[in-house]
Amino acid sequence: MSDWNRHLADTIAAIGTEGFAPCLDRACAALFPYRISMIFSYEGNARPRSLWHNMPPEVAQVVVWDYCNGPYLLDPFYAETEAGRQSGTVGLRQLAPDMFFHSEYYQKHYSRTGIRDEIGVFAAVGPRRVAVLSFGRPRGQPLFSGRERARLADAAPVVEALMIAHWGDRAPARAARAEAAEAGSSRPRLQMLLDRIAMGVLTPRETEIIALVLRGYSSSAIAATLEISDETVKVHRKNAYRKLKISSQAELFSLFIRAFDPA
Amino acid sequence: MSDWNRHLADTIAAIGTEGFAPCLDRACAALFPYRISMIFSYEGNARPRSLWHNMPPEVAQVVVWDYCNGPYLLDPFYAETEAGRQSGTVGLRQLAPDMFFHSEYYQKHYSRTGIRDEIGVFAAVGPRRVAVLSFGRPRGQPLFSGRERARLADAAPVVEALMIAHWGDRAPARAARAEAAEAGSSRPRLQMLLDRIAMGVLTPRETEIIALVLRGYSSSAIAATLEISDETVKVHRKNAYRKLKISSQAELFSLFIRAFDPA
DNA sequence: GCTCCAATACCCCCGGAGGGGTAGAGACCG
DNA sequence: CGGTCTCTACCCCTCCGGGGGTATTGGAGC
Repeated sequence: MSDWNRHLADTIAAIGTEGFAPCLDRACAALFPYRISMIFSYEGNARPRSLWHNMPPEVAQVVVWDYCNGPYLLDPFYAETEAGRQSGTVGLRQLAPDMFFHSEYYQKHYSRTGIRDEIGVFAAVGPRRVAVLSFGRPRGQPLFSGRERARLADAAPVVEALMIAHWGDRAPARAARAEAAEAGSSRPRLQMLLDRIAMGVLTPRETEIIALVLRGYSSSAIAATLEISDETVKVHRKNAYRKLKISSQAELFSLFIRAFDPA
Repeated sequence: MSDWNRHLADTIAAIGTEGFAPCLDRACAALFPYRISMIFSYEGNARPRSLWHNMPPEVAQVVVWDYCNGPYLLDPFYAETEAGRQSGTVGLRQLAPDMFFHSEYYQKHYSRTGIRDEIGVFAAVGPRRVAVLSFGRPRGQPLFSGRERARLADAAPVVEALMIAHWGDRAPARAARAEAAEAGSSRPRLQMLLDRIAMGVLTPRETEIIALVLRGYSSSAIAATLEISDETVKVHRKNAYRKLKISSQAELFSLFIRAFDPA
């Protein structure tokens, strides 16, 4: 664990400097192995902002750009921030609905990174801003074990404090300056996007069900969530597909992304 | 049809100039409605080169860049050039295997463009170079009808001649100059990529089947293609998945893309 | 020779998606 | 009041993917 402490010291020293994120990354690498790490900041309806990541530029250009332009709305981690989480740590496997790993979102967003499991640390870097540092482990490597999740949970308070110190609204002036640029203009979120797709076509219930389909819920999981019958879900789904002139989840996802783009 | 002829005249006048492609686009627009048009040039193992497209830059950055970086290997139009086609016109619906529209490739590459049907014109712009001009029609609009395909087939010889005149190896010097830049270094193609994935793990037959799975063939379509039993295909598929430590087509596609990237 | 493996083919199971019906209860509106 | 719409729930069906077996053939190599 001396690695952890040594890198921690470096990281603290780097607060407010450009070297902060890499230092934090090195420190966390001492906790458990991972391939990908990234930090996004979420604030209300605004698109997420990438604060950092350890991916090569060619890959990041697509993965990060892509993610921030719509798909993030379907991200379980984003949903968790919307649900009010501001701290602590949680694993993708704990957040994701049953069919998430078969969802179009998962396939699209994760296929380039190859991430198979992910675990995130949440930090309240502002009154309405939450930053999420997440670690990804690719196919071929094991899922994050309970032990590893516990280790991260243990370290999470420190990591959170560091992130808040560096990216928090009360950050040193030198960092605050870099932040100030983009104000985060109000942007459509999931519901508004869905409304645009549904506009004048789908019933409220259908829209609700479609939203869950997009996020990787199976029909039976939706039924459990809404406390209605599996069959009813299938009916709504069927009717919605017919009204939208589509015939698969893939097309639904496509509609969703295209509804976001022209925004 | 006077529109067609008028624009044709403009296009001919624009041969060898920067205005050529837009003129050609306007001319073709007189044949039938479409939303998206693009021209790629394929040469042996090299990545395709985008000669033109009518998409807004933000979209194109992702769609075109993405396409040229691996997925093109799974494109039925690309496969058609590999199969030796150098002229004429053909529709996506005529080329695509049965489960193509459920394939990961289709979902990934087409979801951003929203293309539901596509039709292409092939032109031999060089001894080993084939350019494909294709028109895409999005969801909500009808598929290309037999009548429309016939109309394009009718116009195809003219379009081909124009493309060859402009982009052909015997093109005017001013155009040739722009071409010369990138020589098209020899690149891995589908088989080499698959070999890398399969390396020392999969049997030849398994590799063969995986290749078809990636291109959107269902198990039964593969069986029909290889003239073996459906059940045998399922066995090979099952064994290959186990060896690759994956459990779905989505993961297979992900493996494939990742195998391409580090190249 | 024998053994190992690839390729073939069949059996079983399950779950999920998608699409076809029918039907009742309640709300809302002309 | 009657009609229309929404939501609920059930029935039926097919197709497909994924995973569990077993068995036969034939060839390549020890």
